[in-house]
Order: sequence, then C-alpha cells, then structure tokens
Amino acid sequence: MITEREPAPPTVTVHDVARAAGVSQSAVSRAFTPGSSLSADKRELIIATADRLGYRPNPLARSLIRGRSNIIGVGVGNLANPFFVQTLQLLCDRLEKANLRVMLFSAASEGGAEPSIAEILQYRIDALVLLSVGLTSRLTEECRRAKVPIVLYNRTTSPLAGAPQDVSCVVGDNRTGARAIAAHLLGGQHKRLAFIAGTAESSTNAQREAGFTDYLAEQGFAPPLRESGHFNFEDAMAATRRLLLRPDRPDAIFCANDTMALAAITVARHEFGLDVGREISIAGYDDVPMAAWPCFALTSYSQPAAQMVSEVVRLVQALRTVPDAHEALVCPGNLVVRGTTRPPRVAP
Amino acid sequence: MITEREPAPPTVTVHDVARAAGVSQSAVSRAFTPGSSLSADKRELIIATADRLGYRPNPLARSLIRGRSNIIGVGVGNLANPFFVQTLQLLCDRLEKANLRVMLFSAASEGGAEPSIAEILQYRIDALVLLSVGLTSRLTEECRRAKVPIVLYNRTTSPLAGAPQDVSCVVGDNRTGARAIAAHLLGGQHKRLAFIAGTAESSTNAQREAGFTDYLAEQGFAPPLRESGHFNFEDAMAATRRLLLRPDRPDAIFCANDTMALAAITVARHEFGLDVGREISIAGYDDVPMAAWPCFALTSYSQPAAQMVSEVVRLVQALRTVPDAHEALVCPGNLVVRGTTRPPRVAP
DNA sequence: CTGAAAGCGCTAACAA
DNA sequence: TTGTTAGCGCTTTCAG
Repeated sequence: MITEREPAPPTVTVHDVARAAGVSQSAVSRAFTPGSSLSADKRELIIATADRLGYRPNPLARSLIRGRSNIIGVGVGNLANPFFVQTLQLLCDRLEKANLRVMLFSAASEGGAEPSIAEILQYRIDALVLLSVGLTSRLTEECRRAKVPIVLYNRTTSPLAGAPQDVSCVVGDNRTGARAIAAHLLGGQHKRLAFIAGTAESSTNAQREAGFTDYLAEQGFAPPLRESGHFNFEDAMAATRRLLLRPDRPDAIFCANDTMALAAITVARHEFGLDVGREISIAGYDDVPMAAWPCFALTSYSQPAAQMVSEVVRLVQALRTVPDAHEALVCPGNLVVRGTTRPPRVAP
Repeated sequence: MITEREPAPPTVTVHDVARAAGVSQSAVSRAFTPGSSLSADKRELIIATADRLGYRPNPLARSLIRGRSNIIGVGVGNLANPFFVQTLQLLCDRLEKANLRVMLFSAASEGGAEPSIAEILQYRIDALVLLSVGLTSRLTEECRRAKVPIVLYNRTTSPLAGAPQDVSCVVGDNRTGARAIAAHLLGGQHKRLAFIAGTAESSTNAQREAGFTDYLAEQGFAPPLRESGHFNFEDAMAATRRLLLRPDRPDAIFCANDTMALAAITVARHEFGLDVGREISIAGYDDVPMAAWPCFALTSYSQPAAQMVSEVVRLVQALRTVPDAHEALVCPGNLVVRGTTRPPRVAP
C-alpha cells in the first residue's frame, strides 16, 4: 500500500492531523516540540500522519505564542564592499543551516536604519545582526526595550572596545593588522607614508588608523599624511589625487579597506602613470577576492569572514537562550603580500 | 503639560490602548487599518494614545489572522556578480519604502533552495522574488499550492518565454543587447568571434547566445567559437585560456556577463600579453560598476537595474491584490562602448 | 504520558 | 460609526 499525499485542505492545521491520527491537538503540538514528553510510538504516528497530510507548523502562530520567532534581523549598510557581500552570503547560509530565518533590511546611511527597525523589532526577532552599520543610541534603546540582543559585525560600540556591554561584537584584529601593514611598508624602505581613512565614526577605521600610526611612531616615523576616502571608490580616487599632487608625494599608501586601495591603484597607474609596487606601494585591508586578480595583485590584510560569521551564528544561538550573554570577539587575520608593495629589503 | 511616554508594560497591546483611550479593541484595530470606517476624532485620539503608550500592532498576530504577512521572500543565488548585489540593495530599499519586509534566503546551487523554501512559504509571504535562481518544478508546485506568486528576476520560465504563465518575470532585452554587441564587434572588422557562455540552464544565457549567434548568421558569419564560463570568474579564465591557445585564435570575445569578461581581460592581458582593445576585443554584459574602472574600461550592455527593480516592486504589489496578474516584462538597456573593443571602422 | 481548556494579539463578521 | 463575539493556528499550564 502506497502512502500518498491526500488531497489536503488548502491549509493543514494541528486539528486536521489530530483528527486523522486520533489524538489530541496538544499531542500533535508536542510531536513537533523537541523537548516535550510524548511516547515514542505516538510521536512516530503523528509525524507520519502529518507528513501524509502535508502538515507543517505555522511559524506565525508559534511565534505569536512563544514570543520568539526564530527570525534574525540582519541590517546591511553599503554592499559596495565585497567583504560584506561575502559575509552576507555566508551568514545567510549558516543561519539557514541553524534553522533560523533572515529578515533583511538596509541601513544605507549611518543611523538611517531608524524608521524600519522598529517595524522589524515587532516580529519578535531573536537577535539583530548589523553588518557595516553603526549603532545609534536610539536603536540601542529600542532594542533594549524589546529585549532584542544586538550583534555588531566588524564594528565595536566604542572605538576603544572596553568590556562587553549590552551588545556583542565580532571584529577582526584591526590594530594588529594595521601594524603588520605598517611593518611591511617600512620593511620596503618607504619614508613618506600616507593613510586613506574610511568614515570618521567607524570604530574599524579608528582601530586601523591607530594601529598604523602607532607603529610608525614607535619606529620613529612622522605621522602619515592623511586623507579621507569614506570607504568608497570615488572618494578614495579623489583622496589619492590629492595625495599624489602634493610636493611631498607619499611613496606608500595604506587604505583602510580594499575598495579604496583599488581606487588608489587605478589613480596612481592611470592618472599618474606610476608603476605601482615599484614607484609607489599601496596596501589595503580585507583581502577581497578582487585583490587577488592579477591586474591588481593588491597587498592586503585578510579578514577571516567564514570564521567571523561562525562566531556570529554561535553568538546568536547563545543569546537566544541567555539574552545577556554578550561577548566581544576579536578574530585574527593575516597579511597577504602581493605585487602592489615593494618587498622588504633583505638584510645583507 | 508634556505628554511623556508612560512606563509601559513590556508589550503594549490593543487592550491597553483601548482601555487608556476608553474605546473598544476593535476601534483601536480599525485606527490602524487604512480602509476601515472610524470617525476622524476617534481615530486621532486612538493614534495619540497608542503613540503615548508606545503601541505598535503586532505583525505576527495580524499576519496570522489575515493570512498574509507583508513579507516578500527573496532568494538569491550567487552574489559574486555585482549586478545582483546592486539589485538586492535596490530591491531591499524599495520594498522597505513600500512597507514590505524582506525575508532573505540563499539558493546557491540551482535548485538548491528546496529545503528552506517550504519553511519560508509557511510565513504566508506575499510573493517570492528569485534573483539569479532557476525555477524547479517542485518549487513552482509548492508555491502554487501555497498560493504564493513567483517573480523571476533576470530569468524566464522557459528559455523561449512564451505567454506569461503562472509566474511573472522581469528581464532585460537580452536578444537585442546581444545583437547590439555583435553588430558593434563586426563594426570593428573582427572576423573570428567567440562566445563565452554562462550556465546551460539559464534562459538569460540562452537568449544572449541566440541573439549573438543569430546576428552573426544574418550577416553571413560562421557561428562563433564557444566555451563555457558558467558565469563565474575562475571558469571564465579557463575558458579564455582554451580560446586563446587555439591555432585559430579568436579576435573578439563576447562574454555572457561582465564578471566573465573581466576574467577574459585578465587572462588576455596578463597571461597572453595581448593589448585588449587593439589586438583583441572583449565585451561583456550587465555594465557592472567595475566595467567603468579605467583599468578595465569594458564595453558592455547596460541593464537598467533600477527600472527592473521598480517593475518587480510594482508587480509584487499588484500580485498582492490580484494573485494571478502575472506579467512578463522586458526592460531595454543600452550599449556602453569603452576601450576593450576596437571602434568601428568609419566609412570613408 | 496525555487531553481539555485557556489564551498569544489581533481582525472581521455581525449586530446594534 | 461602533462594540461584541468568535476565532487565526498554535502552545502550554493544569488536571488526570
């Protein structure tokens, strides 16, 4: 005898399954609730019946009563940076595997997430993950009231990342990375260094800048020249032009992310005719896929996106049961040397 | 007297507002339901009270009863192509503005969306938008049963896009675009043309290939050489190598998207030392932001992402009220000539 | 272990 | 125009 899908009503409910299996609705509910007590054979019967009828628990009803939805809110800022695209894709996959849904919203401008975030919170989301988005106090406050834990990705609350407060964060080791870049550039015998910064409010930028500048100071170098590229291609092109037009043109530029470094390469090469890697060194941060393309061969500091995403998912899961188990995680990366920076002079 | 937010209970419901405003719960509900009949002053009073109490309707409860959630399911395939990233960001913004939520899921491999899609459908989503994802018959069937309309982006159901069936689609004018590219390449006096294809099942690839090949045939040219790049960078690099190693090396390559064209440029230039734009012409499709970068200056056919997304949103809205108002929309683009293709010989 | 019953927060007839 | 009433589909005490 073949068990076929029966011609079910448009929407199958616990009732239908209960009747068909000759049990109570509660039994059906319990069959779909992992921890609940139900005899094995009954559970089996119910699952089979449900299956035959094409029943699936309605997550809306479930969320309504449980006060929790299995949905994770994910806010993205600017997806122009491939690093965040990669992260988003990883995050999406991993959350799906953890049986969590993703509710996506854009928060293009810093703090511009405000209007829709309140709406998202109403869905009783389990957590809010912010990619490349800053935190406003109003947002923090709203989340606190709604008891929705926040996980920042690639950002910290305060630039100086003190003890975990009531938001979590997962970041790369920006200071160490920037110091590694600085050391590498100094190894190439560069004398006039420059830094192209991201946005001012970004903790990530602050840390990368501090790491870079501090290392130079420790080695007895003057502070680098500084221009702002706001983490985007166009502004970084303009910033590079300003740097390269100076009488004291820098001989090495560290950009706070790869997108800006690619812009710097483009300008140096195509507008100033410079041989990047010989006449000038350029380094970025993130190690996006494009950095490895032969036409760029950008020296960069790689961020372990996969690992960082794993930590985010782990945190999200943990926060689901213990809402205040906040952590501040720092994931180490590694320097990837390619052709855009002059190799270190080997000691004789 | 200042109206302050009162120390509200953790979750404010219609009841609380009703009591505070001295009206019934239904009145409160109506105040938040646009079309319902309620006296203006009562509505005003209720809104004010709700506001003071910090009340917001619970979308979960609302969706449960209405059988519709204001959520749009969005499935993304491979985000390696910036065209889809751009689209996703636009889509996200526009849907937010239309007061619709986005539930994101990944469908990395063709037809790999299957497991989680059933789960998403349970949320009684208003529509399913598929970016760069093919449609399997099982998926179609499941959506039909759940009465969830499907909108395909940049894909059609059957490669030959007959009359609209029970899925909608919004696509670029691939045939025309590919013909324009072909005409442009022939104008540059190229004789041995090649095509680097995307994936076989993609209607987009089929249309671009057909447009290209047909035009060549019409002009009395032999069919182009053909290699598969599967729409991705690495495979396209390999495909380009195979083409350029042939004794009858092509003098012009049309790639089914920009990502592959960038790969082709990279290989031609860095592995074969070719002067792209003089010794060989390369053209892509989509006109992603990178195509305009000076280091590439890729000739491409621009797809109007913003307009296509607007159409998607319009369709989604229409389908919300009339679930079978399906359409098949074709948005025209335009040729963008840059440096990677030899300019047409001007008639003397 | 199991069923009955009471809601989660809201909407939508149905009367008034 | 308004309030009353009955659920949407599910979970979860509370008895048994």
